[in-house]
Amino acid sequence: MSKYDALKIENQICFPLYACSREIIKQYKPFLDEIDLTYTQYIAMMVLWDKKIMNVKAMGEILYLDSGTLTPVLKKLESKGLVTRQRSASDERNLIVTITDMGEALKEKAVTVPTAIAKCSNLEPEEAAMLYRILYKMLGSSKT
Amino acid sequence: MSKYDALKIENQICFPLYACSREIIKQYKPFLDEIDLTYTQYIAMMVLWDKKIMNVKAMGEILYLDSGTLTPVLKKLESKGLVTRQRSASDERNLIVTITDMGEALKEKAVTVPTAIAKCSNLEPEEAAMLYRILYKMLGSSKT
DNA sequence: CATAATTAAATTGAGTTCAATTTAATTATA
DNA sequence: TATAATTAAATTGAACTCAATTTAATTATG
Repeated sequence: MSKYDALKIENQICFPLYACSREIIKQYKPFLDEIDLTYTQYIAMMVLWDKKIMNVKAMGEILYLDSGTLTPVLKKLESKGLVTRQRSASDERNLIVTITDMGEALKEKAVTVPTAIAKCSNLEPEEAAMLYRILYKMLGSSKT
Repeated sequence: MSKYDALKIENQICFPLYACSREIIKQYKPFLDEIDLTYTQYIAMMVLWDKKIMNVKAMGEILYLDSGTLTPVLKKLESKGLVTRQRSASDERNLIVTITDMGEALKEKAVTVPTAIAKCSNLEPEEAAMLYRILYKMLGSSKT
């Protein structure tokens, strides 16, 4: 027991969070490769599969990402033909992202991903539920 | 209830993990700025504050990072005078990273960081303990 | 022993992330 | 209404992450 114990990697809560998130994203890779999306592109598409239309700011609030990250991701999705990007007529500061038919079609393939990933997890349902609850509690209090 | 529900962002377990980890790393920033370390440099230093000497491979196993990430990080720490990097005499494939006196000295300043961060968390101790347990369970089963 | 296989770091390239700044549009106010 | 303040995206630059490849050293095998 030393005054430096708090500095040990095994006593951090952030470290396993960070490592775990990267490890799971790695598990997604083979499945996302099949639909030619990166993880960030995938979660951006998730929002659009659900909402169809959304501006960058609103998307950023949902995904906890700013325009510095989202702009290149959305341009990439546009170049793949999955979304369109256009300024709002009523307020040209806003960029409106809309899913295309090709983007909608990709949803049919993507729907198999969550099932495949679920099989990789070794958590009990109660553990997953607990984890989910705790993470959203943390996220809720970090909202800017 | 649709067959696409599994594709909704609010039904993912990976997403809050990923968002949470980035949000917490953001919280570290002001404290790490004071000791001129990034988060990745900080966790690398954590290993060395504890072990003093370690090769890149062993460090990578602890941190779940490969040489592609660690090499530039360690070169940066070397340029700051916090570590030295030298090939092992007994097996020149191995690069041995050793903490310097300056690196050791930084530990005195760094020791205030975990305390400062702990104050930012809104989790109950039991929640933090549960989170820790679940995350290491997940990490344990993703070990390659 | 010579060659093949393996191993550890480093390198490369694509993509992500974020802080800080810039640009352009809109809203508020003197 | 002109100017100031605010807002939304985009841009820039530094750093991280990872897959894939390369280089060099070591170990295993024919």
